[in-house]
Amino acid sequence: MSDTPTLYARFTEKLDAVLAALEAEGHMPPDTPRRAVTVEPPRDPSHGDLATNAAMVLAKQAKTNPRALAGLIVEKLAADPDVTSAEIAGPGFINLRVAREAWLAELRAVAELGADYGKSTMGAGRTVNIEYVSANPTGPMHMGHCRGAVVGDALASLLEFAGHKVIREYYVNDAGGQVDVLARSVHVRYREALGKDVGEIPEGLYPGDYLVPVGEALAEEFGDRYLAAPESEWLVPFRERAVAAMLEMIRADLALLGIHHDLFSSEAELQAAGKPAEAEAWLRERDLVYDGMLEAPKGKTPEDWEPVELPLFRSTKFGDDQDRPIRKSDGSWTYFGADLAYHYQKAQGADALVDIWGADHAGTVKRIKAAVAAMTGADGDAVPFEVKLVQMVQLLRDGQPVKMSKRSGTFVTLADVVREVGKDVVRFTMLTRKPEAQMDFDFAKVVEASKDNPVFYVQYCHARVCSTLRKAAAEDLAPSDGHLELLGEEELEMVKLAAQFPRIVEAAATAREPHRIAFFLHDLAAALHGYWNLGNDRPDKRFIVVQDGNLSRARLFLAAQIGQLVRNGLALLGVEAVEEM
RNA sequence: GCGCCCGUAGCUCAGCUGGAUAGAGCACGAGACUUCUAAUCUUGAGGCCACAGGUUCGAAUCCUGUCGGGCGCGCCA
Repeated sequence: MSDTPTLYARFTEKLDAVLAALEAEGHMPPDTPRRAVTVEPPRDPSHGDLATNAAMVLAKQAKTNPRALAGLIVEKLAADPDVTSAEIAGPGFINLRVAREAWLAELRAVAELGADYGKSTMGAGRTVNIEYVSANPTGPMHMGHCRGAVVGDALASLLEFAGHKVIREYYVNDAGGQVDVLARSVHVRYREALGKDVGEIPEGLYPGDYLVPVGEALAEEFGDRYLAAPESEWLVPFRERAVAAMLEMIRADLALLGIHHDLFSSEAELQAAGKPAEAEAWLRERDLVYDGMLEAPKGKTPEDWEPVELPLFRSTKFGDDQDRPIRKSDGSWTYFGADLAYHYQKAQGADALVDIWGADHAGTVKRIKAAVAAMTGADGDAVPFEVKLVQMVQLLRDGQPVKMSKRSGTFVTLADVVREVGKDVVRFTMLTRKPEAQMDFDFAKVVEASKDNPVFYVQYCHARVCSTLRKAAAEDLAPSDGHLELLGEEELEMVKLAAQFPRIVEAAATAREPHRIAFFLHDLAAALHGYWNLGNDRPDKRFIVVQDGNLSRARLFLAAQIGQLVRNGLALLGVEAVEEM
């Protein structure tokens, strides 16, 4: 992004230039691939500020040994004014120490770039479509949807920050049997609204109270017109209105979490437009769909199993375990048959696709990946497509599991949880674990205001910076980069950590792992709190040292930039950076 | 039976797509508080990275198998 490349990017360029020079001098063959070359902070800070594995990775291609190659690289790097020392260590690591001035310049870059510090051009403006949530429009959002929603949303922000154009998409499953069930459930509420005694909600229908107002609205709209009418007359209009009402509710629930999709794509519209049929024809032409028998499921063969001939997609050709039906025996589309066409549609509007799914759908990943490979791979390169699975969240209250049962309607809604613990807590907590690991969500722990709670810890860091700046302002001290040379080693350590933000962003975006931002923020907060605590015993290490204005202003400048960084990181996670707590 | 995910300190988890002596918090042990910035701080101990092989300069990380936990497996969505 920047006209001001950040420190890590700059050193990567320097190293690249050195390697190019070595190629030109004949030490390495031309166009030696350098993909595996990294520039990163060494694990042990005593080794230096930056380390590169270049010599070890490239030694084989240079037909020499790592240490010899390292010698050549070091010779050139040592000439750089930003490098104060370059040493070969161990099997061929190159450890660099970076000039103080270069770190201080990085601190100025944070100030200069502000909210843009950490942005990357990595995505090169490529469009990524990220589909997340896509909960069935049959009721309010519950906690089962929450993690995917937050992870997907944070990932979308992250990819945007990393230079992609992002489409946030929600696939509305408004065409299957479940929405018919919804329509029937709503019909019961409709009769109820007209004063009929409906008794218990029949087994198999949705019992939730949230359908009561929908029934009332229908009664208002249609009067008693459909009271005794056959289902065929009211099913379609009831379904339409019920789905619309559910979507409105879902949007409101998502808004509570600060989530707003760019696009809601309707499965029913997709089908009405004939997209699945087009896909089928296209696939049949290439013999990727054929009429065949489905094998009985392995393991537990059901008694009522009857082999039928169905149109099957050859997903086995692309790594699936079984060919998959795209239509049911009554001719209507299976979920997969429509989903296949849907993904093709998404692929036409994007350079890459990402789906965020709950782990309970893991079993269908192979078939949809097969479908995308088949449909986008035919004419050139397949569109890159990843399915990220988020694992289950177990809700706990004081260590005891919270029971949820769909049948009895006692599920914990997302709205309830957000109301109880707040948006920021929900979002941050969902991002403090890698998505593919199961997690617990304990109501007692997530609202705790102590340093054991990462949400609090990070937000408090920002609040602390703000309160320090407020206090300084009261004493007529404003942050200034006029005398940054007064900053000591402890302060410089914080700068070094802060300078990693841009590369953390890129790594997190590449890996599609927004939780890395959360962990980085926790580390950064720990550094600031640690420095703060230093001031307890050593008043000369406080941000505000009354006797020394220049030093205070330099430290305040540092504090302000740490605050800026926390804001940038929290913005990616969709968590508010509060100014006081 | 099959597929996917997970297995790292007593507990909850990181580990930067293969790097150097595997980290943090909690809990545990020992110290510190006449508020100056204690919504605590310093410090110590704690590990066969589930297990067994393999790949290579080098593995917690990649591959194979075993064990353990979770999720799923019909034309459902």
